[in-house]
Amino acid sequence: MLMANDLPDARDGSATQRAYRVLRKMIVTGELKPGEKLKIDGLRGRLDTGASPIREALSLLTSDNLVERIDQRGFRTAEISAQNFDEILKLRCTLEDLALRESIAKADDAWEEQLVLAHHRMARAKDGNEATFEDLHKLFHMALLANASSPILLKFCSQLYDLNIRYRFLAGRALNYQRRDVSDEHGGILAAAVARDADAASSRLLDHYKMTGAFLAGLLERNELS
Amino acid sequence: MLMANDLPDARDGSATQRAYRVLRKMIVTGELKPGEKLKIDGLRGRLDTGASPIREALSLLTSDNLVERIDQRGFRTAEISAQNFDEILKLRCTLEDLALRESIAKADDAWEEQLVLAHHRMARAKDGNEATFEDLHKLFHMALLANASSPILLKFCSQLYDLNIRYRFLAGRALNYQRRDVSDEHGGILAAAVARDADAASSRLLDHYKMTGAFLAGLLERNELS
DNA sequence: TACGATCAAATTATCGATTTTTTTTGACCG
DNA sequence: CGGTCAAAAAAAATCGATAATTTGATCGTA
Repeated sequence: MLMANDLPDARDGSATQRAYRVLRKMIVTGELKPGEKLKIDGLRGRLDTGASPIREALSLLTSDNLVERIDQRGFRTAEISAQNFDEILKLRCTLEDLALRESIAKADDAWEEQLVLAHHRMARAKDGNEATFEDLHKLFHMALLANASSPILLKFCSQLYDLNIRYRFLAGRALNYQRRDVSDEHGGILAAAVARDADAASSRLLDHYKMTGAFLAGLLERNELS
Repeated sequence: MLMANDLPDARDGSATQRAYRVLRKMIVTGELKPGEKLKIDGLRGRLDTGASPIREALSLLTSDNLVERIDQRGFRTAEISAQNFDEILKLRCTLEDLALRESIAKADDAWEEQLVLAHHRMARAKDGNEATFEDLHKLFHMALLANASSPILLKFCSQLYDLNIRYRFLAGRALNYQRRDVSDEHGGILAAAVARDADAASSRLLDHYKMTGAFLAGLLERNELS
């Protein structure tokens, strides 16, 4: 069963959904800086909605650990720190290893096809639209894990992905993501997964994370983040 | 540093906080049944607040996986199933093992004292107030893990604890929790933790979970849940 | 100068009313 | 009968206004 690569449009869904998507992107991409106070009134202007949808969107973002809620004192974006990054990296390695192995253990044709497709879409988008590449990149990584019949685990992985990618955006130009041939790494992971080789897939995936992680951790230690 | 065992009072905090605590307890204890529709208006009467705090509380509960939000169609409590329970149990074993080992690895006097204290409070409450025992029980289990300097991991564990305990409440009288001497098991875990024996502590903790888990899983398979 | 109290401005939290969306009902037609 | 459609009812989402709370500035006092 082929599915549309449904990246939601900016006007889909309720006002809350829209606010949620926009705010999340703004936080993940660093448009809203770590620790920044999120004043409802200010955001109302930028997002062109009332206070209620914004409040609700911020509540939802709280659960993603992207926003912190301080009772009676409003909302602010989550702080960043070297420890926090380290924690995210470690947890990701543990949980994605778990999920990937289960996913491969239950491998079937449908999953494999979805995976190949996700990879193709990501590869194709690489040269083109910079913004959607990141979305497709996430879809590829989640497609790897998708066959693990463990919704809670997948949700955790998805959250950790977003928390991690935020650091990559914050590193911005400092992180020469293109220098390393990430494309090859993705290809290697895909190949191992399709070959049902859980050990190879897992070690390649984890190396993929640790490589970027080590670089980012270095930046963080030296406080070179914007 | 001794801390008060601060179980929040029913009138502490904002209306949202109150609604959040009350609703969570109602869901965890099964007063609100799995899959039940949560109509804002209906809850307004029961909780004696406006719609806004309730909406916001429900949004927060969504992130705890206790409430499901369906866009434009309101909220309902999370469904239960044998798979879901199985998933929770497995994830709990993995994550608490991780957290407990890190907690013990970094063991210090302050942590040890907090732990002993949490155990004592739980043990003392056992005969008395049934309602607060569960709260203290959770505090003890979280105290075991608390020394792992990994807030995200601890948050995951806390969430999974609540999801799990919900099943125990739903099993209600069917689960003869008192039959097994849980008190001994807690004592054993505490002793191993205080002795800094990570292997023993972890295996005792996981057995503690698996024991209850196996029984509950049996009930679920046979659909004997209320 | 440092400290604490007090008041005004800013901001958040909450409420009640309105708008939008979904669900239900019941009449009508094949 | 069974299914479709439209109107009515119910419920959710959103808005604008009000109440409660925090923050920041000012002033008097030791």
